[in-house]
Amino acid sequence: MDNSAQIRVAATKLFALRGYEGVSLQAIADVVGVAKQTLLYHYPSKESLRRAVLNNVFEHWRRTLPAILQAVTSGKRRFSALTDELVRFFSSDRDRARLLARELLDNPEDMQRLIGENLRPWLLLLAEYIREGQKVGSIRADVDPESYVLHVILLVVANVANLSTLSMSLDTSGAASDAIERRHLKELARLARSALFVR
Amino acid sequence: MDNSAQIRVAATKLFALRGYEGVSLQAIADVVGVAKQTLLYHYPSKESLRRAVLNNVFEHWRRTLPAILQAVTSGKRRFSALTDELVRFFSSDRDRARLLARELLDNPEDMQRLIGENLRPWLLLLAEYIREGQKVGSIRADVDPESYVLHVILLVVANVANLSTLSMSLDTSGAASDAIERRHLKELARLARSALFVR
DNA sequence: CCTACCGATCGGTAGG
DNA sequence: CCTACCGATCGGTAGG
Repeated sequence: MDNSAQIRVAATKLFALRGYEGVSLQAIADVVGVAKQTLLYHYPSKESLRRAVLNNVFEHWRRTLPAILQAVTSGKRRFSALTDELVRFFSSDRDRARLLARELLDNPEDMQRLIGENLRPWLLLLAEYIREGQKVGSIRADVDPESYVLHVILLVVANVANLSTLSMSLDTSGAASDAIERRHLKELARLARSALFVR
Repeated sequence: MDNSAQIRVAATKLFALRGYEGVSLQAIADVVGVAKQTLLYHYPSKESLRRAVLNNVFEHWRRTLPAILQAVTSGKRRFSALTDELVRFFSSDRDRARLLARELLDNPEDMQRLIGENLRPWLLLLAEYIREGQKVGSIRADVDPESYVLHVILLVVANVANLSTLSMSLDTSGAASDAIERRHLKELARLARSALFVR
């Protein structure tokens, strides 16, 4: 991995942890072990580094999208697998979810464009599948297809981004934190599933 | 309203919009129309201002909590009103939701404590009501009570915090943005309700 | 990729 | 001795 990629990876982690404004170029350079000016050689400004980080996250998304779509449209589990696949994608690297949750708040204009380009076509396609399910009676008639899909995605992003904080608040006994996290994500999947299908 | 309160109100708005690290004391002082040093007279440090802002949000929460609990535990609509009340509380001042969404990411330790003190007792109480509903058969047996309540709260906070960004991504026709927002919040309420009750 | 810097602004404190 | 501020400036660090 060359320095350019190392810088991007370090920036992703730090931006996800402390936010764009909370991270100095010097802090990123220190982690990588280069001078701050080396960083500015690869990325001419802090803002260009932000965009590289964000583009990289959506690039992962585009590469993973086909697998997620396939899980939803083929086989017998169909839509039940949607939430599982989303949870898998974001859980495999929680910084992705944290970064997106932050950028939604910090950078709504850029995110609106990126959502429009990377999420919207897929969201409309899933909504169409839901409408078909409603016609044949397998999916509840009162579901708002586009809105439902958006809620499930936001719920997954928000939960994964804040999973350790939330699971602490859930703990009643002294259960292992990853067991509580699994329990919470399981209820997420149940919630999404049972709000969609006719019993 | 004295200067101390004006500063807190301005800081709340700016922290919600751009985040703690993204707002300088000078920027807050400029909005209020005082010198930065006046701000530091009322709040000895930026960190103390953050805590005052956060405490104020949770103070509102504590004052509103009884009304929300009453909506849930009395009358015939019972739990259906929970989401409505939560949406009402956060929608009445979106900066509240934005601030909480940010602090969950920026300041997880403080938020864990504040959730533990202000949310947890209430969450356990609601979970108990859900368990009673499960006994009498009105609420689905597979609901995880504590986890469910946490999901609903997080879903409301995340949606209200990002409502304008999300509604833009939902828009298919040229519908008015507040109509799209209402539609999206209506589906949120339906999702929460239909995942809880036996049909 | 680094050394040597800049205009400006950061959070916080001085005396009055 | 107090509350409620001010203009000026502190030592450091920001992005570039």
